[in-house]
Amino acid sequence: MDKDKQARLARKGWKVGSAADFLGLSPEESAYVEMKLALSAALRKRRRQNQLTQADLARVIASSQSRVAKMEAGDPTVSIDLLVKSLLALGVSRKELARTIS
Amino acid sequence: MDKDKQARLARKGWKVGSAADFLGLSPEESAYVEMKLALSAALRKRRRQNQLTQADLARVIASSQSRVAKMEAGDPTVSIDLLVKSLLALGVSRKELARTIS
DNA sequence: TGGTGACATGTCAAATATGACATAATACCG
DNA sequence: CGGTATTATGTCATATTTGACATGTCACCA
Repeated sequence: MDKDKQARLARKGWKVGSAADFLGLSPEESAYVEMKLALSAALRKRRRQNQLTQADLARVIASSQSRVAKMEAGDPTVSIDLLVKSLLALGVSRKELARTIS
Repeated sequence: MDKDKQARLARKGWKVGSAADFLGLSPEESAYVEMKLALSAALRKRRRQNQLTQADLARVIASSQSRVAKMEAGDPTVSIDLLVKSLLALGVSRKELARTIS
């Protein structure tokens, strides 16, 4: 599978429409990708609101600056679990999380 | 860390209150656990509504009956990613997912 | 120009999640 | 009671995710 490459290209590429509904993604695949992108965006927004650098956040969640960068970039190798844990660590509530997702 | 064991015990144990706020869980840890449990419950509910056995669902998502059972049991080794993918495969929308989480 | 801080990107060993399998339980029905 | 269907639980080899590290890019400023 070169879905990762696809995703990476797509992020770099012109971003034709708005979201990730490029080559042959089933509805649920694309819903999944969109959710992850929404979480990524929320993470960046929240981190900035909290006046933290990526390195700062990395310390808080016991991770690394590079992984935080990848989270915010929507890198295919980051799990929803990690995104959710990070958002919760930033003080986001379940309700806010839910709003982010939908 | 024996958090897994803790979680497993807790699921078996008397379930004192209602959710997973037993031994020394930080607010965000417990929010995370509660989210996973909510997704687990939603999965079981949806699967039954769709008249599928665990083996049926396993086929749909290209997994195994045992993993489906673990998903529904809130097993610590199952990721939110897998739960979300499974729910989406069952036809749950992002909005419904969001409602489940909050 | 160089220096510094913040972020991006690639790689890799270690950690964790996964599907598959075996094997219990449990329930229902003849 | 046996037989069948469904779900539960444990184990394990493989696959994916992870933190860490190196290194690059970019902006700002002295």
